[in-house]
Amino acid sequence: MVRRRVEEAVREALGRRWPEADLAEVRVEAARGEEHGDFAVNAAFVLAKQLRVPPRTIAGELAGELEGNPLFTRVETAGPGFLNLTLTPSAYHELLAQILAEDASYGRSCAESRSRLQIEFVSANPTGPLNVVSARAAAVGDTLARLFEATGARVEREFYVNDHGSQVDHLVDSVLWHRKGGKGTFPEEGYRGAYVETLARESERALDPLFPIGASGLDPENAGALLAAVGAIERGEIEEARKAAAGEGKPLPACVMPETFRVLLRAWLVERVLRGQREGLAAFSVRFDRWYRESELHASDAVDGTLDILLRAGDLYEKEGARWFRSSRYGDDEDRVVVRSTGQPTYFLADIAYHADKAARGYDHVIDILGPDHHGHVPRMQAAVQSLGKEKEWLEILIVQQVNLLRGGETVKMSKRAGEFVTLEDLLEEVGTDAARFFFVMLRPNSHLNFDLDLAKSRSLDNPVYYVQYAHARISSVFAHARAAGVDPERIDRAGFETLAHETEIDLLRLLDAYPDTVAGAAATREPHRIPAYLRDLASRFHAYYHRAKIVGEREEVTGARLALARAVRIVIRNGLDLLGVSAPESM
RNA sequence: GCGCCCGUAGCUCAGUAGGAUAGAGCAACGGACUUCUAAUCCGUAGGUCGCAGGUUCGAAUCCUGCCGGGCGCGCCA
Repeated sequence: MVRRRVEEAVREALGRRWPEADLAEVRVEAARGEEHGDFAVNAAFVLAKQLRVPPRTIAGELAGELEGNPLFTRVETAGPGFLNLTLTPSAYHELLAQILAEDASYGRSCAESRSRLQIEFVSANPTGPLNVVSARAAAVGDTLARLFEATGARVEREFYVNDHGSQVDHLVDSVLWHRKGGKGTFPEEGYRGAYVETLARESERALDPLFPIGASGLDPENAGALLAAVGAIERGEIEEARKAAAGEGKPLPACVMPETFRVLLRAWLVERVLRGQREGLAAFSVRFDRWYRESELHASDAVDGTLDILLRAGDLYEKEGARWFRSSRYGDDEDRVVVRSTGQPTYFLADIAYHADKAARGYDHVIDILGPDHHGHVPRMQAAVQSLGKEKEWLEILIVQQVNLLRGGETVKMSKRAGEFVTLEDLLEEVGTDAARFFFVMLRPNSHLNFDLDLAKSRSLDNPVYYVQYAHARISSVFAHARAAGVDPERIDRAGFETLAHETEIDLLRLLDAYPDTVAGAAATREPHRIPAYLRDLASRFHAYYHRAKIVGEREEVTGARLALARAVRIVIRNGLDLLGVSAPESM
């Protein structure tokens, strides 16, 4: 990397001239305009404070130190104390060779190779298809995970399944209502939407032949053995289901009590809905290392164990028949109930137990990505991890803001209450994975996203996804043209690189040089949108270059050098798109 | 009422973890196809960075207060 070489040269010069100075804040950054050279150095301002010397004086002396260095063709001070450095083109020619050699690993680093981190995202309730906010969280979370991997971290992706709480019961009530012919009043907190009725019909086909309902039959206390069968039923393995349900050679019960059936239906629904979510996410190129179920926590003694931890920390007390977590001690507005007066643990307690489990697994850092409606949970969760004995910073919570879908310039009306919403599957069908992922990551996660469906699916110059992909396809096409002309586009002739001297060529190389910093910065600031922004910029500069310069058909060494430059651009576009989970097509 | 997020060109958004003259795309206007993909490029025009203070060599960026928009404030999840 050119910038790093410059930074080393600057630090070396500073250390020689002012050995006592603290250089931690010294930065070498890409210069803004042409007239400022390639890189700007802020050292004079940093040292001015420490040494109590005017910045211009320091800048002048530093310039003197650097002047003999063959890396620079121009060293000059400017403004209140900036130092502007212009690089010799051959530094960029070396960069070009480096990019071609590193290929798919260009932009990756091992800066975070010692850290093991976990990122939890989506974590939607298993009560229906994923909506567009979940889709955005999926795209952002997965891209962040890829960014962390690119900086060398070991990353685990996890989806927390709230399969235990009341929300699933509301879905069960809603499905039962449809199974009974949709008569009577609809469950008060029930789930609406066409998919609920579809689930009801499916459940009839899957469960009813195996588990006829009778007034007297297998009671819920003995339903446990049957639960094992539910997963098999959901996978369509009926014979497996029969074996599992019967258990150890026993015959299937002739019928099950309605309460038992409800338990089975509930388990089946969770499996069925989860399968839908998993398939949707897989189609979206998002895969999780683990699907962690809340019910696992309840099945073990993890939840009670967590109460003990809170108790020992002195953060648990009783009031009005309930047990409370003293989250206010750690900055939350008020304390929170963890065990209801009914004796039932709250969702929050299970969530604490879940994070206690994460802590026990030894991650250096964990990240939760939450939707906009959950930002109120941040203080209480950070209180919880502190009570568990972790630093507040150990848990980082990112909020992904809402998504406003636009079609024909109008907001697409959605109503969660009425079950009318655009699902991840709908979105993929309409605009495809590439456009959806690119658009979701294009904006800062923190800002509301206006997702223009018409633009996302348009195969036009306005569509940023196509714009970037087109640059990749165009280079591939140039390569095909080169081969047809008898030129090997993969051949590297470093001597020919010297012909890359035009400003547009150095500009492109400068931008390619910034790619590793862009990746590292996007990861460090949790701002994945910097990658699409960078790619649009790179594609734009390549398109301009393409129009200006002929690649194939020039003198052999010129064509060779330009092909090498184009190949480096293609490598970076491909690597960048890969971070976004977007394909890099050879032709369009 | 309290808390979180957002206010930058007509629209959608950047602004590289305080830096130099605030940038793109779209929309508008004017140009470029005997040429490796015109799904592209070149140019013109467009701003009181919501408002007011403060911090310092320097603020769109940090702090405080206000204004405007979104969301949240259950012994639901």
